Amino acid sequence: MTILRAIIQNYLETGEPVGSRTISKYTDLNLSSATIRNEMSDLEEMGYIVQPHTSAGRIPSDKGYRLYVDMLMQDKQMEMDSLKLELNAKSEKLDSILKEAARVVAANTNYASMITAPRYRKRSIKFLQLTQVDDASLLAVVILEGNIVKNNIIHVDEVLTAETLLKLNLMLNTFLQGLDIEEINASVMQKLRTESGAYASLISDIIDVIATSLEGEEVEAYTSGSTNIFKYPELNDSQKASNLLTALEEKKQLTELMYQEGDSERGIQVYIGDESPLEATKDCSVVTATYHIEEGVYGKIGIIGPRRMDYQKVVGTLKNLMSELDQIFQKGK
Amino acid sequence: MTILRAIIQNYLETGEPVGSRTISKYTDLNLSSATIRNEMSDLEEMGYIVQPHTSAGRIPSDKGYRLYVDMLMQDKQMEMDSLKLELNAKSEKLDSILKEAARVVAANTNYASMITAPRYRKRSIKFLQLTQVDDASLLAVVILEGNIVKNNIIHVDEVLTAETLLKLNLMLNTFLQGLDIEEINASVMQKLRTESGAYASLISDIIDVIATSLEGEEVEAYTSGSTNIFKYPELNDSQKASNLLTALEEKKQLTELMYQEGDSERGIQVYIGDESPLEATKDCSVVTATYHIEEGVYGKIGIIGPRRMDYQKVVGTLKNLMSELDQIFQKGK
DNA sequence: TGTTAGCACTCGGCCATGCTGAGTGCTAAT
DNA sequence: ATTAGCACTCAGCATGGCCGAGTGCTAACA
Repeated sequence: MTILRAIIQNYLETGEPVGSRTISKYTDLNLSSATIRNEMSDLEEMGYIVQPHTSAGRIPSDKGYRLYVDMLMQDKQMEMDSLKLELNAKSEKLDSILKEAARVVAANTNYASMITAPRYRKRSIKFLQLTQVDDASLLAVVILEGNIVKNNIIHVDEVLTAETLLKLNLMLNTFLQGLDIEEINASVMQKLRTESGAYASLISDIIDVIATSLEGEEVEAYTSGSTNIFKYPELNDSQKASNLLTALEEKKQLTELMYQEGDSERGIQVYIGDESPLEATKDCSVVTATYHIEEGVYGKIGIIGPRRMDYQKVVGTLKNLMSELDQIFQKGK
Repeated sequence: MTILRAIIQNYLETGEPVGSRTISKYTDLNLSSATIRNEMSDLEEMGYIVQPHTSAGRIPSDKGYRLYVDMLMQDKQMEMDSLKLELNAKSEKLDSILKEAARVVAANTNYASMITAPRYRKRSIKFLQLTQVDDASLLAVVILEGNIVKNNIIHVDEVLTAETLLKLNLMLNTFLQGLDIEEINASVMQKLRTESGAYASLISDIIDVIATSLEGEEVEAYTSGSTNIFKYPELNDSQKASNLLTALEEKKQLTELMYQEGDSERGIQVYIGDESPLEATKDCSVVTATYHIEEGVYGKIGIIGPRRMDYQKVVGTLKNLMSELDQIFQKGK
């Protein structure tokens, strides 16, 4: 078993098929290449390693990698080299934190990274305000739990008096505060409308705009370091690179992968090669992790790299980042 | 001269060096390949075309392209196939308009595109508002000319009364409305501070946050279709592709290119190969255009593709988009 | 029974070689 | 001024031979 480990580790470093002689010299256990060959033969039969062609060294199969990362995962402790997010402490704009996180991870690992913003739908409205900007436009600001700010300009036909505005604001807040977007259903709307009297249609407009602005963009996601994939010859084939980069640009598929069933847990998920349901990442490994902003509100971060990824480092980095992020968001509350 | 045109046009289509026989058959003017050869020889001497190696066809040199696009540009009229931005008319968030514009252009031309948001520094403040969100945080909303909304959470130690808030808001608006970020100098600050009395330090904080939030991110930029470059074999070399994509990801350099001296005009700028000061685009052509939001406030959009770009189409598309954008922003006023 | 040495075998990668076809330049004829 | 013809060049491709890394197997050994 230590031989499998040795093979994998060597392959991770070099990226080239590893032969029996290399192992026999490289490791401490004094075994001749012939012995190694026998062992390798066994390992191949068990499906942990593969020969790209007769008379080349062996490379780990997906199954081999899987065994390896499983072993890694239950290792007592990973060294965590600290990484500090360099953020201007004062302003806490969610998107810049996320962008920075993606950037740091990509720079640290030399792989591509992608981070998704938490879903909005589950967040309750904390505060809501309309302001008259000029004759034709209202500004609607919505603050969600977690201090996420969304804003929108709404065009109106008539100028509202300060008094009306005050009344509308009060009403909107009374009715909507504490609700999340899914809870604003027909009955709430109905109440609001009857309550608002003459301004019913305006209210409808407003709710509409708010709803689309919250719901609209699906999950936002940021990528970084996507050009890192050129550093790995096995992905440097233009066909593969193109597919991968397209996936990273589109983001949609990857987002879906991350929000797969059953992993809303804190756990770190590893998809090796074909284990991923995504066509584009068949030649890659994807490692995803979850960060939490509060109960039920979480986002994902993923690292995409070659199969022969430095899993140890990646998992370490992610764990690290998770605690870093959790801390930031804790403070923000 | 019509021969040069023929050569270039053929090369634009095929991407392969074009030989004398091809031209002789392809065009209407009935000339044998030998004649073409003589002409080509002349053209080469004049520096408009180049042989990649002895006994291959000719390809246009940068100088040749330059001549070609110059001819194009003074052509009476380009056919503009209309392209409609699909935008939800109600919400007019600048960034989604820009993203959509980049997307449409990339999809229409099959090249990579990048669009920059207009610079903020020149925009004057239209409206400004502080709101208490919870015990520890204030929300600062700034609306700039052109209905660009920026917001920031500011942490405070004490809870402000509604009255104080009202006073602060009034004061901030009186002093800052109509100014752009560069006009908020020491003397204005000084006045504000003395005026505000006990809240001087809070005011400083607020101005600080506003300033950094406006100034902070430099110029925002969005890219789209960067993976289109894989469609052109001459850029499909991993070295070049990597450089280009990195440039597109970083955006910074490209932004600088776009904001080069002397082209704040409406004009469309074309950089062919080495004409560009950017190392990364030495193998490409870059076409940039300017859109206007109002006097002195403008952004740029650029298309990056291979030297053998369909200049006609690109320029047409850009012109089209420009008028489209101008219209949208006109309406928004 | 596990380990080792030795040997024949396999096969990708590399290099030299040769061929082909597209394309040129030049010259002589129209 | 245009054209036909011809010799020449050269990238691209296929072929074939060689090398070396690596394997599998067998026989010897502890």
